[in-house]
Amino acid sequence: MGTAGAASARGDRTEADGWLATLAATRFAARSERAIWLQIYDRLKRSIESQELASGAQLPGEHQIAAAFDVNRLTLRRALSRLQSEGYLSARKGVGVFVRQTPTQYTVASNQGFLANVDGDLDRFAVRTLSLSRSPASAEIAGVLGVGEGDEIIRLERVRLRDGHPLYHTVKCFPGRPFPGFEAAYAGRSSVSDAFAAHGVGQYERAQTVVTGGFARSDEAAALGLTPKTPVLRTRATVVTPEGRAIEFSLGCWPLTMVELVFD
Amino acid sequence: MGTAGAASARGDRTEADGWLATLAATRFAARSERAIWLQIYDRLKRSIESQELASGAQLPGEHQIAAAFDVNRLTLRRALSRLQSEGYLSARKGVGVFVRQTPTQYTVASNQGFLANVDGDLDRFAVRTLSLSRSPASAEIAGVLGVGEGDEIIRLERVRLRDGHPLYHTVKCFPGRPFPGFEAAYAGRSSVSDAFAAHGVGQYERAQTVVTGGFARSDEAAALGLTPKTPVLRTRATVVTPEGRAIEFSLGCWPLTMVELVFD
DNA sequence: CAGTGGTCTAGACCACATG
DNA sequence: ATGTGGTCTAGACCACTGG
Repeated sequence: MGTAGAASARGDRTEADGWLATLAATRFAARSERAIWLQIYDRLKRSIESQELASGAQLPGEHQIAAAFDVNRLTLRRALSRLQSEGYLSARKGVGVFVRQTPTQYTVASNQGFLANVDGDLDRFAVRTLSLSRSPASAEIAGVLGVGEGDEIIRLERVRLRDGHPLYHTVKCFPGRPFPGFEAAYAGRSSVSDAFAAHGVGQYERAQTVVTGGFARSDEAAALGLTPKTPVLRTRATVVTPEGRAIEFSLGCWPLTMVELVFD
Repeated sequence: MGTAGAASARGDRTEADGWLATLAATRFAARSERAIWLQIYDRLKRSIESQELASGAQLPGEHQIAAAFDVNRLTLRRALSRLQSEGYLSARKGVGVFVRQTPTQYTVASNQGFLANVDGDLDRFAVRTLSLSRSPASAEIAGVLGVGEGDEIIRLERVRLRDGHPLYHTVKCFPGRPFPGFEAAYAGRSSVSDAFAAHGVGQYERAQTVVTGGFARSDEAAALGLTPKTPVLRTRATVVTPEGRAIEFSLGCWPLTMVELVFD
């Protein structure tokens, strides 16, 4: 049934079950200072941070964990819920609960692209292009990019990965007219810089960056492997040429506790 | 008992009870697409945003609201919980649930102080000094301010208010040596600028600002009138003189959905 | 003291994803 | 068909706050 041995079909699960037995070995004090669900939260969090639970590993089922801790499932779920909102765990309905990447804080710079100062670790970062298409500009986008409403814009949606794990989600919009060969130039290395360079734009910088907080929409959550409605940090930036012409409008979405944004 | 009339002792409550009756008038579909707690969340949120529930108003008790909606209290609490994490509501144990200020987004600038560009609305903003004292510098603070570990620093804790409601919480540290008369100069208008000016420091600017996400500690929550553990946005900044001397290290804490930080 | 929000239990049914 | 996470109920006791 729900015993540790029965789950040995999955590699991760065998390990996780042993882990669970250890973690739940010491019971909770009946009338403790700290709420039970917070004590469970503490133990799980420590397990994740110490890599006892590896990135990507699946946890045993909620019923099983709750039974192991000898608490109600709702009590356990409070602990899981908080770990999700902090970006440690991610739950998929009908599938299971999984450990996200190690939430080491990652510092980005503001002026040039967010990856301008990673100092040789560039090969740890990859990008996955989710969509690239052209469509008419909405009023808001048109205003920011300085084009007419309804003019053609290029919309690029990507996920940036670090060590293979989603780091942040971004939607970029470019004016269509100045970049007729954007798609072809971008395709080679999935590089916006390349697409700019192919059209003679070699210099550019962030004109303004706005940081806000919010909660992940379902599409963002899916792209980042997050539970929907998880708190996130949003960036909104415009990129301009030295002459002051806007060539990019960028919307970023970062798991809340995953990043430090540095502005000099 | 729990009827609307019985609560008429409080001005807010009478109004809120009438509101509750109206809000709960239409029942929920049994097998709806959207979860019941999310439907309750929607209605409450709309009530707050439309000012039907004024800032500072106390909601009826959770038992009463749950009864009015004809749902279990736990279901209602899921709705309240989300509204708390979004900064709309604030709960105090043993007291009640209260409506926070209108969560209009507030834009701040980065370079000079956060209030440099409020454009004549300055009288809407006030500051409450929570503590002002001198103590030895920790290693971290000493490093940032360029003083020796254990050297005396000035620690200033404040809450910035907008229209009388807490907007953000800040802890500022200054080197003690260069500002012997800080307290006296600050006292007049609760102004750091005054304290600087009294010591001949007229020009200064933010050297670096770091933005991170996190969850409100209990002291921050208390200062901001937030529920503890609510997601927040944190700023960490250093202020330097034109000669590059660090004269301030500042830690800010903002309700997540309450602010836009603009960096030019 | 009475009322508040915070926690916890022992069930139950559901939608979903997978084999 | 099975197991998963998501939702919901009807209770209960607690700690805290205020009059």
